[in-house]
Amino acid sequence: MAETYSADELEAAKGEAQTLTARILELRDAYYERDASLASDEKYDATMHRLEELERLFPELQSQDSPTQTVGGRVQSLFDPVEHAERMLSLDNVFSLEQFTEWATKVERDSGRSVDYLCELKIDGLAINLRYENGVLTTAATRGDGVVGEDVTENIRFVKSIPTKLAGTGHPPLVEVRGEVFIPVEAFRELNAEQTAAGDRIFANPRNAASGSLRQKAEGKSADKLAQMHRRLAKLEMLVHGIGAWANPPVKSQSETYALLAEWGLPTSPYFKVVESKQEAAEFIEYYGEHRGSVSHEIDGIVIKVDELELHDELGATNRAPRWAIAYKYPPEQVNTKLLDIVVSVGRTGRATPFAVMEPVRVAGSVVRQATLHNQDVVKAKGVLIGDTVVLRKAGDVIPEVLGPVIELRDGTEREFVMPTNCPECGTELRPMKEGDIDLRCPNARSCPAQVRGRVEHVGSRGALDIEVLGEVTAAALTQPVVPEIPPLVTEAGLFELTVEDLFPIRVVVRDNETGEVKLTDAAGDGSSLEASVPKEVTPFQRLRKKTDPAFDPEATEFAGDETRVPSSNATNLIANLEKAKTSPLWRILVSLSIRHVGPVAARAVANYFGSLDAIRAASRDELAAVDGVGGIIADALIDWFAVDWHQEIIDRWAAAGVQFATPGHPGPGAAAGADGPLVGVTVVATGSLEGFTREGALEAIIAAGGKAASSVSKKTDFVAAGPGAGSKLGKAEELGIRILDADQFRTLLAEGPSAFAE
DNA sequence: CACCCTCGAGTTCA
DNA sequence: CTCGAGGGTG
Repeated sequence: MAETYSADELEAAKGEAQTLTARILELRDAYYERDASLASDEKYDATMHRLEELERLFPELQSQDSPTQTVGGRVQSLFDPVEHAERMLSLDNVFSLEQFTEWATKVERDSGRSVDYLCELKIDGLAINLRYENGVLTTAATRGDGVVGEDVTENIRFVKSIPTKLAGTGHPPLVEVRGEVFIPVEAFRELNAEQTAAGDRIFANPRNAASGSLRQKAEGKSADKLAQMHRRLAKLEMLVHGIGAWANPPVKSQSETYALLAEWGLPTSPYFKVVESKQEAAEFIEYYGEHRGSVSHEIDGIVIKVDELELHDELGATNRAPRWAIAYKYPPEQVNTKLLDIVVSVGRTGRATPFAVMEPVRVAGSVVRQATLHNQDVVKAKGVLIGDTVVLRKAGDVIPEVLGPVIELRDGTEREFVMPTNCPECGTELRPMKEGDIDLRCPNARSCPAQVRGRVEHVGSRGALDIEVLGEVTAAALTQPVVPEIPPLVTEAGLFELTVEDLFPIRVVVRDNETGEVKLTDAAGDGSSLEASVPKEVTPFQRLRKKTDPAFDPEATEFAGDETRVPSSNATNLIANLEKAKTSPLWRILVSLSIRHVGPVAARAVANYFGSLDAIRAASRDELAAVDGVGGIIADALIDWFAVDWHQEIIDRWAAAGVQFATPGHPGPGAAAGADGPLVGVTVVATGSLEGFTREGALEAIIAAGGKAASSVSKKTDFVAAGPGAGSKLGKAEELGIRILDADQFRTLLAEGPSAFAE
């Protein structure tokens, strides 16, 4: 997939987006303000859709004043209009250091001398204009369209950092101070917690929260609601970054302006820096690109201004933005996209999980089309409707997460998600496992295709028997009838009875990339329709071979000219790997049985203690619960599992096929001989890629040395072995002051024990 | 009753 | 890798 794009493509897209934006605004203006239609509705819609598409492909191009983010003509408002004394311009954007350098080079050429730049953080908030007359705050207004904004004076008085009277003396009769109102990240979290508690909708991001809070109306509110509104306003903060409407200010540079604003008691940002070259400005941009998280408010970029005010006049402005300043925008961590549908999938445990299907969109470096919504309560809590424009981000830069809807962009066609009452795959009525459970499950564990498929896939997974070839697609292929004469596996019971001949009729496995749905097709059937729907051919169990080749059975195959089909390496490998898996350690066999609550850790404990499946089955609840790491619940889960007849069938058929259900040489039930080795009593967490170890290998090595291999870092962790690519666990370890080892030190630890690192 | 841990699921990348 | 849910332990 060509998911990356060059600076040139971005540049071209930016140009097109600007043209489209101008056109849309022109059409809107004509339509809403002058009651004249310059183009058909279809033309307008097409223009709009093209812009939306561009913004999806190039999230960098999105901005809050894009026509895709506003409705109708002027922003509809409950607030009185206020005309700014001096027009509030917006800033032009650049999206790469290259573009920034280009801009700076031009500025320096036009200035004809060296230029100092003032660099500051671009706050993701709401632009506000404060008008002070003789030092007294008279109005506060949003930017609006730059000429006329909304009067939010009453609400702004609750923002503590904004003085109603300027400090000092000698204030001009009229001055406008420009700045950004925002909500700090921490306060944003609190606010959303309160909104949830009060049953109100949560805000998708800090900017929406700031905007929403500032635009509340006091009228008609109960005392309770009024107090809540004031609390919300009190969370807002403001930082000022400029002056408008002041004929002859007594300062010569932007940085001196900031000093003056600070003297007047106005809040200025602590983060700005004056630099002497565009190279240093670029360094500032790079620095905060990496340290975005360390700032108390959200930043979506950097603003670079020419420091000297005289140059501002010389350089002037276009009709929408000054030439002496530019905004460098970081690639967004959040983007908007359309929620096309909410679909429910059923996992191997029968749990029904709704997930969002979205218009594919690029976010934090990859294209996302799906994101889990966990369960129906989460769907409700997020307040998303099918058809909504939603805010999407990557949690921890990896996992796609839907934050919430952009309510302003609703057009009334959205519909609520209704959790299905029946399993989407087998139709059985869904129900909670026990009273009070939020999760709904499909009770048809035995024959629900989704669950059978999931369990078969699980058998092959790394944590279980680690069978190569047996992945998601193969599991689907094996559990669905492709050719009517050959029944599918039905359950995992028949897995180890498979032969190459059984696999053979399964010709092609395709996955529909649009829906993610796995479909199976007989290649000899209708190959053309496959190509038409652009499916991907994966895991074919056969390949073409010349008729002259001795390695085929003419009875079992079909001919196509002088070629015939023979089993592929996938087919033979799968059978060979299944064969190998039959002698896996007992704990892996246990994991592969999909017993509730029995994962690798619990399985190891039980397998070590009892040594055979027979011994486990014969054990009483108390005996099971006596095993370290096993309690009543897991003991019950084991006993319940053995009591099901078709589970018994799995064991019988696997055993008949040669699966080993006992650890050779195990003395029988009893506390395992106290583990031996240099790491007894030591807990180690391995993270990142440790040279010379696989992920599994590192865990095995820890256990083999008698240590405990934990999966997350906590106070109890003694060592963290971290290689390149270690993520949050490394940070956690540093925070807790836990000794961190590299691959070589890890080897030493395994060989010599913790004393090698005694402090 | 905290707190820590494991389980299970979804997701995307090379 | 991360989250929520829920089990186990001190």
